[in-house]
Amino acid sequence: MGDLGRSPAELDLTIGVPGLNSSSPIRSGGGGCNMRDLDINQPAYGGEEEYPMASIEEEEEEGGNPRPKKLRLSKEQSRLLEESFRQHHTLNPKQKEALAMKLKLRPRQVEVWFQNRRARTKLKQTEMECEYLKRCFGSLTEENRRLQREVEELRALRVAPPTVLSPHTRQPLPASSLTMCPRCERVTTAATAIPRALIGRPPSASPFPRSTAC
DNA sequence: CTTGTCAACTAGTGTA
DNA sequence: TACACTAGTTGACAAG
Repeated sequence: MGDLGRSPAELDLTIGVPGLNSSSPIRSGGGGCNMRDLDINQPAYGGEEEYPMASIEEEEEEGGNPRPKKLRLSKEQSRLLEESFRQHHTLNPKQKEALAMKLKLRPRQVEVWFQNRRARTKLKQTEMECEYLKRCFGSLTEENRRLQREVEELRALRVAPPTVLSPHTRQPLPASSLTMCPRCERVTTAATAIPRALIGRPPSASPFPRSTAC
C-alpha cells in the first residue's frame, strides 16, 4: 500500500538511461537519497538473457552476483501494465514481447508482473468473499436464533392450550369449546364460527362448511 | 525495529 | 516434454 503514495520526486529516478554510467545514478535532491538507486531495467540474477536495456551491472558482475537489489517499476511502467491487465489478464508470447519492448523491460519481468498481479487480484477477491461469507454467517446465526425462539414459543403453546376470550362475555373459554379451521388452521370458537345459515343444525355439524371456510 | 508491499524466485501441476 | 500457470516463499525496500 505504501508504495502507491510515493511522492512524484521519488518515481522517475531510476529509469534506465542508455549510456549512463552506474557510478553516477540519477538522484533527486542531491546525494544521500537511498531510494530507487537502481536501474529498473537491470536483468535479474546476472541476466543470461540479452535484452535492449542490458544493465551496466551485468557487465560489471559477471561472476555470480548472489541476488540483485530490489527493482521498482516506474509509475509509467506500472500504469501501462495496469492498463494492459485491464484488457487481458494473461498475455500470449507476442503480447508479452510487445509490451516488454514498449516498457523497456524483459519479457520475463512482464510475465512475472502479470503472475503477481493475478495473484493479488485473486487474493482481493478471496478477501471480499470472506467478508461476504462472514456477513452471511452473522445473519444466518441471527435468523437461527430467531427461529429457535419461535420454536420454543410454539412448543410452549402446545403444552398449555391457548387461552381464548369469549367475544360475548370476555371470559376465557374452555379449550373444549375451541375449534380449528381446516384450511387456515386458525383457532376460533364454535359459536363465532358457525355461519348464520347453519344455525339450527345438529351440533355435530362442522362450523366450517367445505365451500365457505374462512 | 517492525510491518507491508512487491519483484522475482522455486516447486508442483495441468495441458497441448 | 515443453510450456504456462498457480501457490508459496524470499529478500529488498519504504514507511511508521
